[in-house]
Amino acid sequence: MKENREIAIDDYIEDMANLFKILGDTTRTKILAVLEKGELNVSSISEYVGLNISAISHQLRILRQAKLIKPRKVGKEVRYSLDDDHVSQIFNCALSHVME
Amino acid sequence: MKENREIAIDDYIEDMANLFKILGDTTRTKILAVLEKGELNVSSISEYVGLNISAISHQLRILRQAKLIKPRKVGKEVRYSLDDDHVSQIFNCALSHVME
DNA sequence: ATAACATTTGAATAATTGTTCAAGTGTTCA
DNA sequence: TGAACACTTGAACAATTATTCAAATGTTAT
Repeated sequence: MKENREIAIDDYIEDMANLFKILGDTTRTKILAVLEKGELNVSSISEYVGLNISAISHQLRILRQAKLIKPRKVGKEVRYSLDDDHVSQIFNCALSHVME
Repeated sequence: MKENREIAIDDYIEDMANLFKILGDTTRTKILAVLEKGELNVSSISEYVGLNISAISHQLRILRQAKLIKPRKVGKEVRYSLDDDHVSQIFNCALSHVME
């Protein structure tokens, strides 16, 4: 059992590092944190995070490509939400370490 | 309860992003993955990861400062091991997302 | 059609960072 | 004392990347 998990880690190290690289930016982390509370359009995210819409949009693309968030078009808005619950789980694990 | 967790996230976003930033490098991820199997000295880590000792040492310092690994002097060697089990937990969470 | 709004995109700049090389500690053993 | 070994450190270089600004796309309403 333990062996299997270790083999899996070896096979996916690169992918994991890429995931962490994406999470390892304050702007993106803030975006994910605010999306944990619910779906939001781009301007709202921009206000919450305190960065102009262009910068936010660039980061949203990265998060989208990593399948961490998903867009939903509503009129001329685009509303984003978390793509799955792995983000919340990872955040919790990280919190345990950071808060200690 | 949920509220408390969200407040905590907001307070620690910067720290979390910093933690992820550290995990978000292939070399460092490889080091942590190999240390999951047990304590190792610097040259062994260097061999496993396939990078020269100097580069490894630089990265070990970063991991040390983040309290992710701890050193133990044995003669003229320095052996490193994981500092706590949060790393394993975070790896597992990340694996779930990456393997899906 | 045109104007106004919401978001995306591309290019450019500035800053951060991983790796290498060379030199520097510190420890063991002859 | 001195050579050999294990590791650390600092400077330098190359590469990646976050942000800004300006222009472009697409949608709604007049």
